[in-house]
Amino acid sequence: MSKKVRLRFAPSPTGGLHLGGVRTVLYNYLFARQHKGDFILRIEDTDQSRYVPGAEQYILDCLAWCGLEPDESPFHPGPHGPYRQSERKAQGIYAQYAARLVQEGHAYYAFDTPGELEEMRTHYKTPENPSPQYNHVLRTKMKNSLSLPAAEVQQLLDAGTPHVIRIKVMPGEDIHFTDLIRGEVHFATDGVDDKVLLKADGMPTYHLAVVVDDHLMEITHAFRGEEWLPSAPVHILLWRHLFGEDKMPRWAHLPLILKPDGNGKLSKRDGDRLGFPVFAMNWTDPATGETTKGFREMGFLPEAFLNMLAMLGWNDGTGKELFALQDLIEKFTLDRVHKGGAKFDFEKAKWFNHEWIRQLPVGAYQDQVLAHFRAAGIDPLPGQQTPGLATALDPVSGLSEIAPAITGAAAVPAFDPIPVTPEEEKFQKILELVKDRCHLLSEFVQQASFFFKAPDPAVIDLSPVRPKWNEAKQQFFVELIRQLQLMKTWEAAVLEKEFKEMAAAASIKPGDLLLPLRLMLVGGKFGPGVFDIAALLGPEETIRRIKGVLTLLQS
RNA sequence: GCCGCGUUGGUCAAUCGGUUAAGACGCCUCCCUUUCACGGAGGAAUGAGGGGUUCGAUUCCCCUACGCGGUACCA
Repeated sequence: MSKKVRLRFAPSPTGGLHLGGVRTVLYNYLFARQHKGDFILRIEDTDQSRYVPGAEQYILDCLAWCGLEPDESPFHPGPHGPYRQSERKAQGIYAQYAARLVQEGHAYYAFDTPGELEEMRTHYKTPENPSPQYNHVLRTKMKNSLSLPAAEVQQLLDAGTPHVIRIKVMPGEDIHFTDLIRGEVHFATDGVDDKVLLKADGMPTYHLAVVVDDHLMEITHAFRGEEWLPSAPVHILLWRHLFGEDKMPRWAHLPLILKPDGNGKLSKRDGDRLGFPVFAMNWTDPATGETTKGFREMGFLPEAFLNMLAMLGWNDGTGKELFALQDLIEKFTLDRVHKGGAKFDFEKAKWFNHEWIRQLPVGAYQDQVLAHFRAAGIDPLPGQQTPGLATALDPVSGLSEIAPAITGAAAVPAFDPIPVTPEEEKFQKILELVKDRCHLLSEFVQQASFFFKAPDPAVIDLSPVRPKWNEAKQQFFVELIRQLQLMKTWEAAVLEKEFKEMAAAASIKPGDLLLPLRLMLVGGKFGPGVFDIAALLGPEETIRRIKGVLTLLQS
């Protein structure tokens, strides 16, 4: 019987959550769920100088929005706590392992000050070797327990001299491991430097902490970004010395997400520069007060965001692109993860969102759309605090019920929102009517605001109809108003029939009248079918809008 | 510089030695729609270069080029 699968996402709380980070979470999560394992969130806050207040909660919020909730985290502790490395450090967890490594000759004390290290780097820097490493050759020239006499070392220690503990890497060895994505990867220890394990302030570095914590938390699989690959040999050595290489989790180094233009990994700056989000949700830097826009606030559905991220580096081999989280949990395999980095394409991201907007029932996202309307100063549901349909969709259970619509899976009971007020019902009908032309939730505002706020006749561009306007058309609309006032049933089909019959009677091509009507009701050349619009607008408002523009055209 | 990892159309990518080298996004044309979309039908566009191995390489190996990552008491 093999051990229970356990994975962890270990971010440092230093700022907004990058979409690459979310993808790492996603792959962690998918693998954990697929194997009925655990997904853990561990906060790597060992660098107090980079600690940003609020970042931790923000990460949690992002995961909650995405529906990738950890089984164990600082906020929902399990049996392997604490889940913050600063707290683990306070318990003395790391120091003991560092001390053991020193005792057993796998690590040593180093007393070099930051200044001395700087001096060493500039001193040994050459054109051929621009960044000298603190390694097996240079350590003999530095101030450490390997180069100094034992008595002096003891003296320094007794005096409380600030020092770090560094791993002692022995040259001449080949270190290798099997990466779940890349296969065999080799490193010569000659090129591996003596990384600091325990800092002068007693905090572990990532290298020590990741190994100790992965062991203590019984992590079986460790997925992380490709930027970690070069430090893998240090981690392997640590595992070997501390807990045994055979106990080491299986590693998978994920490809990077690259900027759309040029090369290099995608950064927040690229998003600012090119006009798209990079963080999952809005992030406000507490130091500068500057807010960086997130995918959520930009109008993305979490389902689409995740779907898009999943496909950035993975596919199931069939050409299928639309996946709900539940599908991904079932289909995801590491051997189908790409090795090369992928350039982020915002257009494709919007396409995913568009697909999800179209396939999901509007009840699934009407709250978010409502928020966009209100942010734009339009309130489709005045006085309504919380929409009755507020349905917190759980992407696993909730979404799986919707999934068939979009993924073509076998039919299961569909998500069935029940409107509680007539206003809400109307709101939903409107969203339903325009969803096909929205790539972002925020676009519902542009596409449907005219339903809630009549266009000002004075600012409508009438140039498309004005040149061809004549008395016959004028009369048609006067008559149309009269007929509309007599309508018994106010439905799109009925309205259209009436309209066309009147046009025929007046010997005017319906096409010549449709655009004017559209301009009257919508205020622009866009939107769903005019009669659908009129139907939802209702008789009074429809007539009012026609009249408003008609007087203008007459003049 | 050194170490590591990569490299199929503009982008995401399939192919696990033999294909007319899929599909998607985007772009272009046409149809549908007397709006804008959706939808439908087409189109342009790809194996970095050089050596091998093989009857046969996009696929396997080597070299080169290029890109990226790392080279911190940051993660």
